[in-house]
Amino acid sequence: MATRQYGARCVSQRGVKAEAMSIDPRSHTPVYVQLADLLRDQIESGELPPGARIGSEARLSQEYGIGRDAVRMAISVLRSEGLVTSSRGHPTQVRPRPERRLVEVPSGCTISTRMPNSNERRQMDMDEGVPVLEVRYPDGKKQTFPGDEVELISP
Amino acid sequence: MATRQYGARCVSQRGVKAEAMSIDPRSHTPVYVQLADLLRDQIESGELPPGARIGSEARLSQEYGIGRDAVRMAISVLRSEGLVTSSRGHPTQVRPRPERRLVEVPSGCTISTRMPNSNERRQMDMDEGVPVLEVRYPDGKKQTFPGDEVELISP
DNA sequence: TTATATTTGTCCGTATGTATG
DNA sequence: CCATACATACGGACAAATATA
Repeated sequence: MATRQYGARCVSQRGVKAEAMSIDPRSHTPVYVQLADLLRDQIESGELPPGARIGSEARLSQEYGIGRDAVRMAISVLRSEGLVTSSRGHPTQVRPRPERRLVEVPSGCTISTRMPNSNERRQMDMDEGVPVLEVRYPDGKKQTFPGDEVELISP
Repeated sequence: MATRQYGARCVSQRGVKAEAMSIDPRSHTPVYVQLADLLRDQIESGELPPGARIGSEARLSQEYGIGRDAVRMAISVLRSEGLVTSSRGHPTQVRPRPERRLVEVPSGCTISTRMPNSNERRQMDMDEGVPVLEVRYPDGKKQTFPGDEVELISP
């Protein structure tokens, strides 16, 4: 009798906006991942432009018929991808992307990327969800750049 | 009288493992950040090697005398940094890092990094918290590489 | 193979702090 | 001062997926 145990909940969703229906609690994909995917699409398509508010947690929770935990985790995912910023007292907003400046790398460098830890983020004044570019020069020295402010160009 | 308002709680921590004492609920640093920092240190030092289980949420909650919420948030931070993997039914483990292969980029390319969306992650079979490297060639074509598998080298 | 235990996912409730309007 | 909104933090409960005996 494990089947259709969410049936009643689905029926109770009448009155919820059409877009809310695209979240399926029976899916194998966690609800919070589904909401993150939805919001990410709206951000990347420009439907939610930089600076726009994505809606309060309570509103999203009600609109999509999911719990507060799921909404918070979805927002946490988007923050960890650098797509939104949220802080105490502020509505969660689509993060404006800074212009990238060009940095020329010399010959024979290796270039890699990774996520910074919280110390590095503080030191470089970076938002959550922004990777770093790491350039290792032929002499062994390393240099680290914020990934949303820098674009490298090969010689 | 805001001082020592958690005094009683400290006394009540007798019986908790010594390492647990390194989490201070009175600190301005959130508890979940402190736990994330602790676990990150253990991962980066090799004390928790790739593939190792970091301990269940319930266990960490009990061991450090903090709530499950804080534990989950700490794990979420580490996941977004590409340090651990977790999913339903599986114990949370330290993410194994694959060997990086060298890819030579031609002259005049621009190289940038960003977080992939979930579609890209699925297509490239990438874990959460792993950025991508994006190479734009002089002819305008783009190529995207998983950031933990590829290291670029300038010509 | 089946059954049980473990672990993470999700929901809910409550409370306090911080920041904005 | 008050209302709103998010951040942090605790607690309980159950579901779903996997691990293990």
